[in-house]
Amino acid sequence: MTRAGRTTGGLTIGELASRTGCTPEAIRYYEREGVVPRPARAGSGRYRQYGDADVERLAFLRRARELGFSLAEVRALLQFSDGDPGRSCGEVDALARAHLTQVDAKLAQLSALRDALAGVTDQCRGGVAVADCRILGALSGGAARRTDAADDVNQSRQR
Amino acid sequence: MTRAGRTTGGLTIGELASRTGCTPEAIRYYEREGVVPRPARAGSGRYRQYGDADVERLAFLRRARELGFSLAEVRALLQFSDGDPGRSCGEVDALARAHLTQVDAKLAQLSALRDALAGVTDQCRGGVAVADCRILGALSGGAARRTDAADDVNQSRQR
DNA sequence: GGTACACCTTGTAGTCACTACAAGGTCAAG
DNA sequence: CTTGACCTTGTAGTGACTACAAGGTGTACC
Repeated sequence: MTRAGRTTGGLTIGELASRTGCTPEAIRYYEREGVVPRPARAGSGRYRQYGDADVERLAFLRRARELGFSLAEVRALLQFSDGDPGRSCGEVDALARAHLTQVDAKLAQLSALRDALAGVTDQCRGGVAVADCRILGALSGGAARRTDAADDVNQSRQR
Repeated sequence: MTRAGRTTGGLTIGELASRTGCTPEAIRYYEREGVVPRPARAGSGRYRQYGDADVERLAFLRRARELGFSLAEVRALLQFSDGDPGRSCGEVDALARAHLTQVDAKLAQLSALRDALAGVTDQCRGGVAVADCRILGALSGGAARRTDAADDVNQSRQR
């Protein structure tokens, strides 16, 4: 058998990772955070052992994260689907709709930002001395309004 | 005299904060990071004492941050305008253009995200049982493609 | 002059969703 | 039995702050 058979039929964390597009570190992090359950450990050794349910749960988690849900929101979503399957999905709907509203707001801010930046770079033709640079000028002297709306759009440049 | 006169003509950190839309903690953080200079301390006491140049610098910083520049980029921008005012603004222009490219990419990703989310919430009419919820279903079974492009858009929900 | 109180000081820890690394253990193959 | 890929736990770092603790300072009012 190749790789996948190593631990009596289960997947190792690395195999799960490559099937779901996560890193093993991220999966262990999700486990610490209680978003995915602690798996059984393989027979003789101490390796984590995963099955198809874990692949599905992690794929769900990744997809929800790609849609911009926070880990806390994903946890909530997963609790809904873990719980009584007869319950109404109204809360799920509310969560998704609230999230859509946020995304729409952020989209508007980001597009305003784009226009401001484009306007600013258009003014600079590159050979000018710094003292006369329009970018620096636009940033220095622009309308100083500080809206709450402008608050949330910046944070998008990690990693 | 009211508040602003407390320290022989200068502003306290709190006054600077309210004039620029920052918190005093954030200003002290910028100082630690070397993005704004260490100010003089007021006469008898140890309070930080700010002037108009500080208000301007901080306003510049806030505006650049609102346009999505990282603190490191703002530092670079400020170094350009601190330095020889006869230098060409080509580097400033390059920085702003690179940033505009990033913003455009992010805008495209976010708008794709919006459409996906809207499609997903449209399918849920709210009264359905969780077992049949389309949102959960869409998240569980959707196309499992994992693009690098989808990677960067999530990070936008701190604070 | 005393005291109340708002604001300041430094320092440390927490946030979010990870990533990176160190030091060592385990597994299968050759 | 060795090689080497992968696993284990634990800790620290990222960015741009925020939150809090414990104490100091400045001013206004009585």
